[in-house]
Amino acid sequence: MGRGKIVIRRIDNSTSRQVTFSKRRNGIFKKAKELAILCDAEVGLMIFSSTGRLYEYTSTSMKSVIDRYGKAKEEHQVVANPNSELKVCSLDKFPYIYSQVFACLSKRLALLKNCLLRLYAWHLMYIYPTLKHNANAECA
Amino acid sequence: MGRGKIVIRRIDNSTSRQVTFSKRRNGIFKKAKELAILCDAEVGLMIFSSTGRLYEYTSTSMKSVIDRYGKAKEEHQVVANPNSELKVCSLDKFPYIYSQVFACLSKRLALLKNCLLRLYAWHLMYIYPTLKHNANAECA
DNA sequence: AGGTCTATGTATAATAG
DNA sequence: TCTATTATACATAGACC
Repeated sequence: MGRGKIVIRRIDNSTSRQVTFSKRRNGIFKKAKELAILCDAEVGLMIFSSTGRLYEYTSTSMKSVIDRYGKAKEEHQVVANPNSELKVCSLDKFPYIYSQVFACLSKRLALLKNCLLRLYAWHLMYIYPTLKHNANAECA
Repeated sequence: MGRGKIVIRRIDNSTSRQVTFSKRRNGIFKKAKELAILCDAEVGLMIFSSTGRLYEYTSTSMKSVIDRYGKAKEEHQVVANPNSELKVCSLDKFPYIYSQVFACLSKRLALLKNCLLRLYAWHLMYIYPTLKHNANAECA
């Protein structure tokens, strides 16, 4: 779509690669906007240039898009069961489910903390008074 | 770009909205691929149709793109300090930094667990034998 | 709901400033 | 580098299967 036909392969010349990047980036952002409006779609687009700079477009918010993406993916994946024994190995593959696993870990952490505190309190109340020697537990 | 010019507003007729969605979705995916190849860019594109279905394209992997997005954003944001006192309030705004907070929580959980186990072991070894009455701690 | 056709609108490669 | 121009290639609206 221009004066000459081009083949789709990496543009070697960095200057024209940069120029083409600017033009096509604008083009694809426009297309993304149009798609979102015309078709009532939620769109999230992230682009990293070859120089590493981030360009983004989203019809709503990237948080919303990424969260929704994670949710949509979970439906097709076996997700770490929040009630199972800390099975978080699938995280490597699906970082977008962090939100759920975070909630799970957070809960477990709270439970463990609570448990530890109760044990410690109980210890202070019932055990410590009966002890004459120092407990060298490092936990505070 | 077709037989007639159109204005960019939501297409009311759901059938033609669906048809336009299919066509333009293919179009934007093609553009995204071309951009990635021509300009050596990393691209991630997520689209949810008005019926809620997910369509995605990425030149690498969505995990990579989302992680990189999170990292790029963090540079411009104050992130929960992993060493601070469980300060995860910023998560609501930036879900893409879950990976870091997860690592942090994971570490804390492991520490707490270890602490709890040591305390429990110490308890079993030094305290339990000296107790004649039952400890009604609910933790296992 | 997907594929084909084709006239026409758009995007953009090449070029110049 | 950035901006403007323009000839061309491409995308797609509308139509019909």
